[in-house]
Amino acid sequence: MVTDSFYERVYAIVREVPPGTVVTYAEVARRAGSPLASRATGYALNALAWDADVPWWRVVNRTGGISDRPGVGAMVQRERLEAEGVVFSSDGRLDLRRYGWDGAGASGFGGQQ
DNA sequence: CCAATGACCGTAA
DNA sequence: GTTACGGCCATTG
Repeated sequence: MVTDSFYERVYAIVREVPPGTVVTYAEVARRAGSPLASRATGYALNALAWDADVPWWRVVNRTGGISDRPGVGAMVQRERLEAEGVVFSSDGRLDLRRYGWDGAGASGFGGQQ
């Protein structure tokens, strides 16, 4: 720890992500200060532990799906998100338009579905 | 310091 | 709609 750097910044952001909401790596990187550091963002989460104090499972790629990660398995993340109230599409993807944390929030409408 | 890696993103064909 | 390629960032060896 103590890694006072992009790392902690990403953790702080992910930690601020409310339940039932997901954010893309690009979004986190954007909030971290580097909109193009999406790669480094994944690297930071990679250093995280499955039981870290950071809801890394709320972080997904731009496709709204779960990236292929070593070890654990995307399957675990899907269950975690479902437990948060997130619903996946038949393609295994979720609507960033609705669950996307950019404040979007679910304004309630929009409707698609 | 230089080289390589990585849970990615964006654009093009 | 999918597939392919390049680029950019930060961390580690």
